Amino acid sequence: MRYSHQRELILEAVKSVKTHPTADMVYDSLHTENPHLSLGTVYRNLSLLAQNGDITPIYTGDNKVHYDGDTDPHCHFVCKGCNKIIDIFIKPQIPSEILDKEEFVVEEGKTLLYGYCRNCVR
Amino acid sequence: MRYSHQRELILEAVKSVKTHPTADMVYDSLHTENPHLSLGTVYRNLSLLAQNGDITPIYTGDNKVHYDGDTDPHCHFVCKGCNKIIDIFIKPQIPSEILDKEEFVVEEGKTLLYGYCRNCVR
DNA sequence: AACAGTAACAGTAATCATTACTGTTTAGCA
DNA sequence: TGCTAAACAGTAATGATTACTGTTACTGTT
Repeated sequence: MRYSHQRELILEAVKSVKTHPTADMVYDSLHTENPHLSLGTVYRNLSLLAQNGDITPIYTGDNKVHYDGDTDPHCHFVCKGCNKIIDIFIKPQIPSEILDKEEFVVEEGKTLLYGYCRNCVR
Repeated sequence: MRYSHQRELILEAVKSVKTHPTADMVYDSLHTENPHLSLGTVYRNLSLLAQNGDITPIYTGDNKVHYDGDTDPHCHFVCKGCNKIIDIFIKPQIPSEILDKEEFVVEEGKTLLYGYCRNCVR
């Protein structure tokens, strides 16, 4: 992959926050300082970076792809109240039963926990 | 929720298969026999049924919502080759560390395993 | 059994995230 | 310094999902 300043910016934007931003959150965060950055470029590069293993996509069901700059395997907690995604630094469990069988080659596991954060339970 | 024939059909369509269909797969499967069934009705009812706990949505990252008629908590294996979703009848692990803390109320856990099925590894 | 009220419907238009296209710029190598 | 393909900006198109509108049909009440 050839170097590009835009990709650098986008990678840094994802890595520097703990908010698991979507494409347009990244775009918004960069656009004021970089008025010529295009939304299409953000989408393309997030997708490339994810493919390359530099960031991790998260699919929570809100119909938007979120990205995590921390690629170390861990779980995520999704608050049904405020929709925040919070890192839970525990490795997703890949059941040994499935690893023992020869039916599948498992490359990664993603675990999402849904519920309410302290601010949203009442 | 008031009774409706269409909802009955849609629920049955999801429950009777192991394929984890999307809205338009459900629509296709019902449309020939029920020419007046509308795609909007399928979307609305899948969403209502999921809200009601009668079916479970699955977000794999393919930009379509899949539904599982089996609401007993279990993991899913997603083949990156053929995109099939396969049931793994093991309860998703909710790390006890997070349950012990008082920061979150966890209601459910979803675990997706990504890899290749026997037909797709070579 | 007809009536009223409202949930659900069919059909279609609108929305919104994402992807594709087009002409231009630029990294990186000869 | 010039060449070539990758990457870009800007914009149009796509595709899944949701919203809207006028109509139909459950269900409780006379």
